[in-house]
Amino acid sequence: MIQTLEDLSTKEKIILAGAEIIVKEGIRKFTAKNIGNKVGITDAAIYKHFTSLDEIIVEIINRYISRCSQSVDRAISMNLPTEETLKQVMREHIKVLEETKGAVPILCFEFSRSGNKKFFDILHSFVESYKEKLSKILETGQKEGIVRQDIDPKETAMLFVGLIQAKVFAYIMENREGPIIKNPEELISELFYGIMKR
Amino acid sequence: MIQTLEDLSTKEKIILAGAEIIVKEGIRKFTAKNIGNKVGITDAAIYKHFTSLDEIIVEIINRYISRCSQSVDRAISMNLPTEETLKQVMREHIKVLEETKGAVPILCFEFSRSGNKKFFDILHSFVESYKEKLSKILETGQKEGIVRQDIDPKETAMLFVGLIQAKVFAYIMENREGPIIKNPEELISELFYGIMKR
DNA sequence: ATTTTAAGTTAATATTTGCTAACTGTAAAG
DNA sequence: CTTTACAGTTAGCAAATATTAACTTAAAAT
Repeated sequence: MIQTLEDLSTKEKIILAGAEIIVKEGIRKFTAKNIGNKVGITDAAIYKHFTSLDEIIVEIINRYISRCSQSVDRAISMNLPTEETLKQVMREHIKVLEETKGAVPILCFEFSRSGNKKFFDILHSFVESYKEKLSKILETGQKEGIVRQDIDPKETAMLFVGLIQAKVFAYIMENREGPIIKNPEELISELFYGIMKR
Repeated sequence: MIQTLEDLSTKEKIILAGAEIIVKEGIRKFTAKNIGNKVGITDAAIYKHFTSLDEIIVEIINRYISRCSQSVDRAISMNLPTEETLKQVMREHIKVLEETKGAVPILCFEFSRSGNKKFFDILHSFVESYKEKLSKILETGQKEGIVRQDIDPKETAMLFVGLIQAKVFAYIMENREGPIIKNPEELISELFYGIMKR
């Protein structure tokens, strides 16, 4: 049973427990029994809240993805200079990542290959819209002459999500606790100015 | 049945079929039946070559990971100037990635969370040794004054693997065919010099 | 006060899974 | 020519899985 979530509705608990299982233990452990155990109910009780396990997954994906999308919109709506907007997108993104404990990239990775068209479509359209928004900002930066002309805005947009993903990967592989990204500003600086001395 | 692998031994076919399933369809589809179907034998016949399905996974991980480690050693043994060595590591890594069709990062990601200690240990020690080797090169670069002093070599070493991983993610999410990394030198340039104009 | 509904239970279903056992054919070894 | 080992088969098992059905109970609605 998740202690911190005592007063939430069962449906909410199922979603959170399911996400935690996927993130920490992998898809193979995402079973009705395991979810039920974590929530403190039987496997059968889950079907009082969802018609199938797939429905839980769709809910989890939508949940986390909408937070992720919102973070880009929030950064844009702040009306900062282009360079600051780009940095703010990264900051917002890092914030969502920490709040969701690295679920977004893991979910994307896990379900993009699951063969389930519904999962893939949700994830695909999220990534496309994200890429669209971010590459527009990058293009503006190129017009303003602050972003390198020789980079592909769409490829670079994917680098933003990718870098985040890379950090989750390191976090898991190093079996760490605590924040996924120890030093957000260092990561942002590496992305913006590279690892070589200027 | 994998057409291009007709003349390989059954054991070899099983390993390749297994890897392909994990990469393209995810762990959930990694079953004796599915592997057998792909190879053209029954599920039971697999056990004439491996004692368990886990044994296949260990074999797959070792296979791909050793190629990955070798790529770093190869770059180091070329005795290039530091900056070129770093770039060469990335180039070698990209080469392995394309050859193995993105299997390495997917395997790392998939099995680092599988809860199986054996899988985790193999992956963990690979990542540690990789990080060790690469961060030493980065430290040399810092001493020579060509790499930024304010970056953490170990964190940055993980960025090298992570970036590769990120590209696999983009590849999957965009449902692309052909090479995973369209423009290796652009990626290397972004990592080394950042996305901002100098 | 009674009925209805929500949310849980246990029990049971069909399917799938990993794996074993017993059998078969073939090809090399003796 | 016989034997043995290999690589496959089919059949089957026990456990796990997703899901459903039938039942219980407590609270909300009437």
